[in-house]
Amino acid sequence: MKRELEQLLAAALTKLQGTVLHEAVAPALINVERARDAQHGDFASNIALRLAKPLRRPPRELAAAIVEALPASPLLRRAEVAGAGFINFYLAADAQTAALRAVFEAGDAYGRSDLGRGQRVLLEFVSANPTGPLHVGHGRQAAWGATLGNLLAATGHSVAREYYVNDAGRQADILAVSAWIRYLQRLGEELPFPSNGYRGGYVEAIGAALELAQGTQLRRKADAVLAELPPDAPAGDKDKHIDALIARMRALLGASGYAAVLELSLGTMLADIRADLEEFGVSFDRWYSERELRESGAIDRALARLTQQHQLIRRDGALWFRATQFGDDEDRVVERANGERTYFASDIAYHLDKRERGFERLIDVLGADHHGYVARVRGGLVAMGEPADCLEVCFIQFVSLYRGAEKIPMGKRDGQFVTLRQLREEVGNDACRFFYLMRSAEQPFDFDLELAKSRSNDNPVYYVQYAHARVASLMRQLNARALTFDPAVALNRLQRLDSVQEQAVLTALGRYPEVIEQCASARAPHGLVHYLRELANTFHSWYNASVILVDDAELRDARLALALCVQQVVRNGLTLLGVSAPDSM
RNA sequence: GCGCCCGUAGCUCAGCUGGAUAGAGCACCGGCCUUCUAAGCCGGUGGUCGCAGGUUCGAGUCCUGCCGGGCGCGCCA
Repeated sequence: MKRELEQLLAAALTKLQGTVLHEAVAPALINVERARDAQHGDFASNIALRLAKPLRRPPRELAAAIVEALPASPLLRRAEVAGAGFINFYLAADAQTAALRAVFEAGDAYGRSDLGRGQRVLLEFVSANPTGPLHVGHGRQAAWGATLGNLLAATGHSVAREYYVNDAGRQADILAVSAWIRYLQRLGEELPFPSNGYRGGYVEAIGAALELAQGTQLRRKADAVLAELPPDAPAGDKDKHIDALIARMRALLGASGYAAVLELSLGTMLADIRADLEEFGVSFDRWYSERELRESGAIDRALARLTQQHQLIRRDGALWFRATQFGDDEDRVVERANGERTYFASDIAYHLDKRERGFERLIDVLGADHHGYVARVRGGLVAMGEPADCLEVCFIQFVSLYRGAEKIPMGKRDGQFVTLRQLREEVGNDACRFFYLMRSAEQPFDFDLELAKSRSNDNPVYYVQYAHARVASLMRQLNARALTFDPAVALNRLQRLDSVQEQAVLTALGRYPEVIEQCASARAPHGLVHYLRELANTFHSWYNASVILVDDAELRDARLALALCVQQVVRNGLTLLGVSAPDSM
């Protein structure tokens, strides 16, 4: 509807060209918006206000000329000048009910568009290190990324969802050594746990699995493990200590023994993460292994490309990317003095690889603590000849858990954090996903467990789902009363929908495609949650104000058609959010 | 110290990329179930949009400077 009105407006402006207007108006200026206040009609445009200055004409006078020039349209009841120079549009009754026809026609596809024109988007999200289970912060990123992916797909983008697995490098080694120490402790070796190791209970579980798989084959004497290691914190340096411990483990177990521990540790964690996300309704097209990236030579190729562009320099024995040339605060190391590549080196190689696979737009969904990272990755892409604006980063602020007013402490190092799985088990997937998406991503989120669990009217999840269930219940009542409903017949009786509540529902239904486009392009899934609450609100108000299953068959048909459309749109919206739409509650 | 994000009703937050009289939920007060699910509806109380300037027909929204809160500034990942 919005589009159609913008076209009418454009036609009027073209008609005025040569008389009132000297030249064509830029299409970007031609804008029609939903009126915020019903007194201002259904849609409004501020075009005359925007043109007044360059044309040096009073806005109201321009607005009047534009209204005069508007072509006749069956959509439009009238258009009028208002306020400082706004043009208000009042839709014809047929245009209002057009939304219902569209919903019946499109069904599950109502709200979809080709806005994205098939643009290839690579959406990377979660990408948590497989060194522990997902926590509640990852859960927010998972819910947010999954819904953004749904929104982009619904608006005609070709979306690939990817999880980047950091299965190479030091963090993986630390996981392996942590598991091995737990394994040795199980077997009765007396040795301290490194202060920089992973302490969570899941590491002990891996230790136990290691014993099950390998028996005592990987057992080594505590003395041999600890001999001449640099001291751990607090007396010594915890980083030096654990690096030496990893080296010792490699020496004692040999390459194959070490690999066995590493594989089992990473495999266990990755399987846990995948299952967790799968149960949460979040799936990926590809799990991209950092190790495979390294072995494929992609990093060599990326570094070669940077060398070619003269963007790498050797300094203090290390190899640096000249990130400051591209707006970063400091230059960044890509290869350490000991010859090892940094995480950053594989990350720019990964992003280059995304581009080489043909993705026009790269969207990274990251935790807010990664914001310092953008400049160097974008810099890397630009240095390799890629356009700066192909990379888009969405930051998701942190999650705090509350039980009522009480904040739940979350320390990561001591393993005392609440996992996504625990959260899901406590409040359920539906409440989880809905709550995660209620707030904008830029807002730190306080997740109240009590509220999410409550089966009371305080809980906003039920409010939306209830609208869906109520319509299902109406249809059950219809059957129980041996009445019938035929959409083809009903669609000819829509003129009976004339109450203010019914008009409000019609308006809300017509808005849905605009909301989807807006939420997708603004990367703002929370807008969909807010819309669904509004739609549910207009429905519940109407439901309370009028009886739907009336004796008058024409009126009943019209009202049922409206109710079914609400149900369809609620279902479509909840599906994008990954929340179920129950038929009874 | 530098960089990113945030500051809107008692609380938690929206505010359609600069539009008309700033909205919702919770909380509080008062109403609505002999008919389709009361997990619902209707009405009311509640605001110096952190502060001070600036940009313009128009600023919660844009620019500058302060104040307050969160996060980040490794040859870690």
